[in-house]
Amino acid sequence: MNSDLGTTGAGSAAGHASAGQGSPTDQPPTIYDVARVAGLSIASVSRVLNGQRNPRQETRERVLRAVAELGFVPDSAARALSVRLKEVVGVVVRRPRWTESTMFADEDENLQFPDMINRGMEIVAQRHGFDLLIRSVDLDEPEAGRHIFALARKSDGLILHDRILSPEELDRLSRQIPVVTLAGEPTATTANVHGDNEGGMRALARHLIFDHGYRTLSYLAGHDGSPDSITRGRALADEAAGAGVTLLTGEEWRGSYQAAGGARAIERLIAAGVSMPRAIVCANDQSAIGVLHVLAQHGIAVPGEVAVTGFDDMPVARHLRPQLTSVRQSIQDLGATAFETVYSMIGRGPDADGSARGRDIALPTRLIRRESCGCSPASGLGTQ
Amino acid sequence: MNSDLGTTGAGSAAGHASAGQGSPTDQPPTIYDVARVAGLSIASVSRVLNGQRNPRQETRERVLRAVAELGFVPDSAARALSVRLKEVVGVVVRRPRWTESTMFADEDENLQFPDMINRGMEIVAQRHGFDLLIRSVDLDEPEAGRHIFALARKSDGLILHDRILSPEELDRLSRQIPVVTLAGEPTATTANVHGDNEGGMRALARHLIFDHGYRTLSYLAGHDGSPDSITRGRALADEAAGAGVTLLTGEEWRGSYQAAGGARAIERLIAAGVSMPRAIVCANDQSAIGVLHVLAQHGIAVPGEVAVTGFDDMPVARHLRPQLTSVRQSIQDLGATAFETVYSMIGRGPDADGSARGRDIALPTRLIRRESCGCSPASGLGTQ
DNA sequence: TGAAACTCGGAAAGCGCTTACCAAGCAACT
DNA sequence: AGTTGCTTGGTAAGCGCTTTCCGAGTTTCA
Repeated sequence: MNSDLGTTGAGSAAGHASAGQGSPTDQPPTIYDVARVAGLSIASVSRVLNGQRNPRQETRERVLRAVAELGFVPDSAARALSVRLKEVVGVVVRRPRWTESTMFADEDENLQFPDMINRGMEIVAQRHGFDLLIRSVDLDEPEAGRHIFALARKSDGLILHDRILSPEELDRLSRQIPVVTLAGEPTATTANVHGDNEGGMRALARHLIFDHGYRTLSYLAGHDGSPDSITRGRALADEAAGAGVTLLTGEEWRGSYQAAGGARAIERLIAAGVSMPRAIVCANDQSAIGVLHVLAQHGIAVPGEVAVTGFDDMPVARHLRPQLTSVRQSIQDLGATAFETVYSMIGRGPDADGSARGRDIALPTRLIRRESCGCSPASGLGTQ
Repeated sequence: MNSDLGTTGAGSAAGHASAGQGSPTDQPPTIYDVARVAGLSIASVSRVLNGQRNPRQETRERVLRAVAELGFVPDSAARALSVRLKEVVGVVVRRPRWTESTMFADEDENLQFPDMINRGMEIVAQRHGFDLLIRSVDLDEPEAGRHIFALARKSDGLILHDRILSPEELDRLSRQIPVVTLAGEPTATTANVHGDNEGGMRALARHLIFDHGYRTLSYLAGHDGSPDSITRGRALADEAAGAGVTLLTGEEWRGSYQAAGGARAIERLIAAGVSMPRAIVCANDQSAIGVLHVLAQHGIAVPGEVAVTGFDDMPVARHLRPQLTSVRQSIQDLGATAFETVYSMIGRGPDADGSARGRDIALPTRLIRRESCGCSPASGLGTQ
């Protein structure tokens, strides 16, 4: 078909492309349609649209008029193929196991944190004309690696929320395409963005130990092997040791970053007759929510008998009773910075000088004192 | 360059593509690399990979071996251009105005609902090998329409969370590409997916009126012109009228679907000396959170003096004090269904018979009684 | 008035894939 | 052995863009 015209490109079958109501489905107009309407070649159209070699005024106007009339928008696949830029960044989130959420929500509440980070990315991405291609992967899934490589081929860069790939896979991936990790550690070919866990946790620990005078603490960890959780735990342990304060820790104090995980851990400890420390420091706010619940169920007063703290300062933290003391990270900034970082690595060629590869970027954190640590109820709501 | 070979396609400069550690940055291997390694033509490679015309056993093996060795994954842009399928669905979320969140979170908490819907989409999308391209748009932005059309050209279909486009734009868009709306109304060329607002609200209203015997209610609406909010309000009004119960409504009872909006509205009413109805029915859970806060601040007992209800039954609803009575929609199902719907419209050609165009799909809702309506505290936590 | 220096559109190659279409190889038939 | 019919791999066109390269037209200056 359509061998009627000798040109290379297609003749774009959408004859009636002009705005109005044609058939129930119109093909989107192509650059050929625009060229035809404007009475010019597709090269001229492209040049006007991409601001190359500034074309004559009249040419420009004819093109612009035709574009407006047809509502032409270039097809991204064709453009991507040609300029080797998709204007898309892939984002990989770790999907929690469904089995986890039994006593808490059926619909999981555990993705708030990554979602907020993504929001931060998205906003700055837009300023650069980029979009985010989001994919969640199940850790157990054997094909996880392949999925991520597939995503990589749909994107110009990748942001990984969690440690999912093996070091070898990560290495191979990151030399094909810019990769930024969140809450991991940078490698020679990747950059990493994270909140200042250490500083935040130290501030929190000192507050509990010196301002409140608590002498027994515990650390309710996040899921296994999470670098964030480890760093936080280490900082806490260090402060505790320095002050000669007892810190309970270990397998029975392991949560999952989720409310259910925190609840389960405390439930077991209580059932086992373990007496609670004066303060429970949770690896994140979600865990603290679970802890708060179980404590309330057992009639244990917070912060009267046991103080509880979170980490992240999610919006929900101030809506709890008691309001949750936490360490704030600017979650959106985390995302924004992660995006800016991949972005800077993108056109920037392979191993160009300005590259962010191998860099570890820390964002500031801040202690937010509320009621659950034993501070007096702050004035009003939402106080920081 | 590389005019050395007479073939049409490129010679793919990535000479050293083989796995190991080459330069710090390798070009991802192309199908030409695979063909070379396998000693076959790119056509054969493609056929093996796409299961066409089942090739000979030996050919298949050689290709597969080469693919594995190189870690080849086809470039999506090239593939998309060729098969006219990007395997991407665009999702448009309405970004709330920043100015809104003053007394509540700086980091907005208002996106939980759309984020959970997106999660639902994402999971089923993956089963079809699709990814979601997510973009939030600011309602005030004059260019909003253009942004959406641009997104459309990066996708095979679109899911719109909110009414953002003018009817004309929506019409033009939806005849170029499959469009599904959430919480809107279907048009001749789009499908719509929504929760059964009417049924849910009627159940809630009857519970408040007949089970609890409340005789004055109010409806704290969502943002202006939201079809969901309107439908819910109408159902409530209808039930109230039928039972001869007073329903307060109107401009001063308008919220914004956000905690801050609900709080502000109630704050103003109290300041104006308006006495509260026996029960405040909020358009969604977020609004109810704001209402709960302001009521608590003013020492008004919930549900003792005033009952409060939400809608959506977000996970956070059961973590409030008192636990929030709400109407549950399976949020993830909303997303999953929306995706399945666009998906069914995608390759399905223009106006093919099986098309979902014009259809309005309603998902069931269920009343969840907790404390805030005046029911006795349910057993334990997380009870439904 | 003729040559040199520019300006500006068009033709065409190429981005990495898929997929007709073709031709070679081979088995099986008359 | 000569043809038919099938299988299978290669050739090349084409997807919708961008961009290099050319050549025709216009200006500038001797």
